[in-house]
Amino acid sequence: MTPSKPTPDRTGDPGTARPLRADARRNRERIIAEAEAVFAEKGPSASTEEVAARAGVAIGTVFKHFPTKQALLQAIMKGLLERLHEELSTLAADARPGEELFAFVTGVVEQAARKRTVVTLLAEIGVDLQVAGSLQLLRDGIETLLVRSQRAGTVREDVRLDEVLALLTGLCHGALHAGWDADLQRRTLAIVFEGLRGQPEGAARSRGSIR
Amino acid sequence: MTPSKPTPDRTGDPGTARPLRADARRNRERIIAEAEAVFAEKGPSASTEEVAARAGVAIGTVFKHFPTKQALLQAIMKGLLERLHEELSTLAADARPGEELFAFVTGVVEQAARKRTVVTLLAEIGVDLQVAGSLQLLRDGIETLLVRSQRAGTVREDVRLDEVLALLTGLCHGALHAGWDADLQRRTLAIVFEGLRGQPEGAARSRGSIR
Amino acid sequence: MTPSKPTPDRTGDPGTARPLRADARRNRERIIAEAEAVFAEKGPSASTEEVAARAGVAIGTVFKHFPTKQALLQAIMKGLLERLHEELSTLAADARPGEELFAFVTGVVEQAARKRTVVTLLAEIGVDLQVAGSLQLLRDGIETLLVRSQRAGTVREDVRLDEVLALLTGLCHGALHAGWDADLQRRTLAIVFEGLRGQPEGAARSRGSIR
Amino acid sequence: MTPSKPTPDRTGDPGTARPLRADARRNRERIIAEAEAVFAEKGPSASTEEVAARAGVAIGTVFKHFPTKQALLQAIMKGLLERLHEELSTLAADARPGEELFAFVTGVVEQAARKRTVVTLLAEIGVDLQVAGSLQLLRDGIETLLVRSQRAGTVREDVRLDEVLALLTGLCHGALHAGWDADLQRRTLAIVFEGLRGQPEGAARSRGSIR
DNA sequence: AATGAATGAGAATTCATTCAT
DNA sequence: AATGAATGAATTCTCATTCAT
Repeated sequence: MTPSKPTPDRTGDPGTARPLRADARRNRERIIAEAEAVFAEKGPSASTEEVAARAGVAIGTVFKHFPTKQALLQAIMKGLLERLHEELSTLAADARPGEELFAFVTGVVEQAARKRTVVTLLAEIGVDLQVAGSLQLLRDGIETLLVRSQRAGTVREDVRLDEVLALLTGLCHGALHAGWDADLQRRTLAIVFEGLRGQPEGAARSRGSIR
Repeated sequence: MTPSKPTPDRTGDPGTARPLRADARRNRERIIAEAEAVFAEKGPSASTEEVAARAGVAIGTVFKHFPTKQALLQAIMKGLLERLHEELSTLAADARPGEELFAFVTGVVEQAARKRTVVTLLAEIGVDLQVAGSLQLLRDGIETLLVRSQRAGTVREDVRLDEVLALLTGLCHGALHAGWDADLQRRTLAIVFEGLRGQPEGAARSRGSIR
Repeated sequence: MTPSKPTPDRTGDPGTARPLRADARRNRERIIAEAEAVFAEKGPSASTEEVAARAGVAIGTVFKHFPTKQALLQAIMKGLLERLHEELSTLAADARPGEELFAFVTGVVEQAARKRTVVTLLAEIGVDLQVAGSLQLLRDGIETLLVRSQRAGTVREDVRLDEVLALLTGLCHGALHAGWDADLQRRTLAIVFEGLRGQPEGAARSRGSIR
Repeated sequence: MTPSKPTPDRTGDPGTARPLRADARRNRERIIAEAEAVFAEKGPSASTEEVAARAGVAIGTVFKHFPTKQALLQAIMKGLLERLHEELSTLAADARPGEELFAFVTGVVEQAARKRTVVTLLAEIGVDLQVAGSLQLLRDGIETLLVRSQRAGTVREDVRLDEVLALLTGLCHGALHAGWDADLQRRTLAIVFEGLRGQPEGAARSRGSIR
């Protein structure tokens, strides 16, 4: 009858509601941080209880902030997406012309080798998930890098965004699950970059060796 | 306690013990087959109970053959490895000279897009797991393909087995989790193969476009 | 421990303590009102949290006024009892002579078909509960109606208060849980009233049909 | 893929599947029996854990037999319905002509005073629930009694099944929740029966008092 | 060997209640 | 007085594993 407060949504997204009290925000962040760590280590089947314990809060607190395990997982993703997107902006400015895409991919794969979640995330690009908004941002960002690199002649013209995302996803999964070390990472990426690069006929070709 | 009962090994590997009765072997195979299907569909967290049901046996029977869920999972892997290895031998004989590695990778990735387990398996290559024996066989087989392709000048000299495995793993994970369709698979592999191929300066280079 | 803090009674009854501040009283009433609605809809297992939300106050406020869910439930009952009692007085004055009891029962059952709480309440009449005081008032009121109806010859002499209460309770439960529609309600009550009425030998008897 | 065994239904109804092993059936019955007792005492919000404890089995066993708490509740109901229906048949044969309906109602209300579940059940008559089948049987049985009593002239012609069920439901709720003692039960039923009986003009009418 | 019933340790989630702000 | 964050016990349900039949 009295609709006063709408049933709380099941996403755990504070959205634009009211700003959380300082202590609540601290806890929320603590929980996300630890959750990220826990799920990174043990995969998404790790128990919410453990997240709570590591964050130093009671189980109820976790569920107050994220009414569902799914919601917690999604919150983590959203955070990740945002961080990736920031990184994207920085790169667009800083990287050597034409090398932006490579720099970005390298960076992401490096992280993936440590964080299980990055991988799970990447797998969702191209798919849906309720995180749609930030997801599109990321796609857009990557596309910018791609186009820029192609303009600089560093990446073949016929490469499309889809393939780049596919490669990124695959490489991250690999880096994570197979635990590539820094060297293997570098060598593997080199091969892929070579494939993306296309052949400037002359110079680059004569290196003869993958560094 | 009962000294006459030999401690069952926890691997579920019948090894060289006594040859299973005919019906027992039939059951064992049926279980593995269905387990493969179930885990492929629902991931490794699918329930053993379901495997039993689909195989048409009682849960006890599954645990008789594989004293642990882990053991069942490992048995599946071993089977996979063996099949991959066979495929390898065939390819070594059948593929166009120099294209063996590509053919193999293509084949495996194709399967991965369907079968969750292939991927999980590949992630373990280079890592340990008790399946070491067959694993080495697979590595060896892939190495053969690699060398052969390099001799034919189709794959760059400086590419090493490790990178090939890394790429294979990554590509499979990607194909599986991101659900690549046939076209995306082809385009993505094309890029990677281009990277592996290196540029024999002339001919191959002039294609200009990824098909 | 802190000797200055008087042990709060667990009834939530402000009693004769200090008169609540105006806004506090407003809140108290708002809470009771919404609680009634919520429990009516979802039964007594509805969450206190929801009551708070609908009343537009924080959960703490609810527990400030009613230190226990039980206390809240009891407060609702007390309110109900009081309202019923008022209705009783009105009826005593307004109804056609001899029909007061029937009018009252009809009214209560009608409400019950909608409000879960009325029922729960009625079930407690004759039983205990800390609401004893108002409860007695209600019994008294109903007794007055009964006696009056008996004097008018509309209700048999040998019917006692206990049976009336029993019937009332039963009918309300029925009306509520089985969701009687208006027609079924009328027909069912007609039978019961017939039973209460007894047969003044002549006149009334000849109707032959329940309306 | 292999449909071998259909996903187990969520009703916990062994149906016509395979006959349970002797020990399993023993447990199943034990569980239902104790569940009936527990829910009778504490209402349907009593914990499944307690049922398990009282039945002397592990919690998993309860859920194996009844995959849902709902399923357990329904199984209890079905049992009750069957018992009621048997009772119905007996009565049809044994009761004094014309008194069958009264005898049945009396019997059911008597039980209700003890068993919470009977009440909950009755509330469902006329409503749905998946127990439809047995439910219809019960309705039919009661209708038979009604008709028979009407033929004997003991129950008014214009009384319909709906009202009988409504009264039965209401009386049971009352008997249960208000804890009527034997005497109150008798007196209350007497009033209702009087209402159902209608007035044989002469004899019965002159009793003047409800016994 | 096979069966399938029983076990019981989790896991996710809810909710009355407390208490610092 | 009010707020609303935190607590943690309790509840339903799942599943790997054991063991009597």
